[in-house]
Amino acid sequence: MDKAVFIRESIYFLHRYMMKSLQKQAEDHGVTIPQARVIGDVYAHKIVSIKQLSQNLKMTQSTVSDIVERLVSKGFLVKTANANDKRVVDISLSAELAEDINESILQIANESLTGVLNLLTPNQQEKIVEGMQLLVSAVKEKMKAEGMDNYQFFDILYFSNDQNNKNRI
Amino acid sequence: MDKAVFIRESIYFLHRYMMKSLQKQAEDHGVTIPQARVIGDVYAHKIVSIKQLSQNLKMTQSTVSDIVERLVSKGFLVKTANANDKRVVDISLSAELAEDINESILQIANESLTGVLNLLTPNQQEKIVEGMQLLVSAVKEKMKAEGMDNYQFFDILYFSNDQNNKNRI
DNA sequence: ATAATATGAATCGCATACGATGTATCGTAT
DNA sequence: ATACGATACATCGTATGCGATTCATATTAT
Repeated sequence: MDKAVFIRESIYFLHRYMMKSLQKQAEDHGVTIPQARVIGDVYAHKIVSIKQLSQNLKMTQSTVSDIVERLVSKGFLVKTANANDKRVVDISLSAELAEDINESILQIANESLTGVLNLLTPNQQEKIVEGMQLLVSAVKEKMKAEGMDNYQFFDILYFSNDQNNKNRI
Repeated sequence: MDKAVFIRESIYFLHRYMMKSLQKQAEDHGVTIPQARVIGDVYAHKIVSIKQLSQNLKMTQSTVSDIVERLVSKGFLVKTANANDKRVVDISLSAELAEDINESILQIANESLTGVLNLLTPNQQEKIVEGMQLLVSAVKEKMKAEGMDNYQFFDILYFSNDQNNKNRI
């Protein structure tokens, strides 16, 4: 079978598995995966802007805006106008959520894949990581060659320069 | 960095790259990637039902139904009632599309990733494939363990038993 | 033969996801 | 001081993607 086909289908498959499996866990908390990711990032930074969230989570500003809006209406997040720059909206956890912020809600995103990796030997895990690194590097190279404008897009996987980012989902 | 985190983010990244990059190519033909996938499968089978498409492309029946509907309204596909079973809808290429069905529209999905792989040595490509196989196998095992009901879901990457499936996008 | 059940598809509601556009605000150049 | 461009965000339109429900048609059981 063609390698490209296999790889493409694999990525499709893995992505779908992640979304599906993680969602099943997340819905116990009444949130979706993207919502959990946003909450995790807000939790890690205490206060963030839409712009920052967009960069941290590698989603467009409009998508983040939508998700935040739903989380606000659910009472999980709070929006306040930024004093220094009225264009900016400060996003933080709501009082209730901040109180009993559940560690589980923050780790939803990793549990499932960790379980998968536990089925494999460290050696096999290493192979997967290596292959993944090769592919990601090649894709980045291709993107650069094609002049894919979104430079922020490149930052993914590097967790940027932000040290507070460790708790990010 | 945690392996699980790296892998999860990588899959996210790769999936996004595929969708974004492929879409750029596809929109020259006035279709999206999922639409191209549907057209490819219809092209390969000449006549298919929603159910079959759903199984071949690993999307839910409702999603396929929506996409087919858009392609019909664009004049790319045609729906006809099945004679043997009135519940079934036969889907085929429209006359115009069938005439000048562009090979390019069928290969949209692979071009991009092929370009990426060309940046790598055969040896590196093999590593990626191996790692991917390991991960996919592990995920399938996990799914089985968790009793993820969708058995059809498992078939992905196997291209089923259908020999006509070779041209599938 | 009729009732109960199963199946194929359409539809609805919701949640991403993105580009394009509009609006308010900020900085800066003139 | 004003005008212009840049920035941050919201909003709209469109396209997935999925589960739940509905509807018509088949199939099966009684």
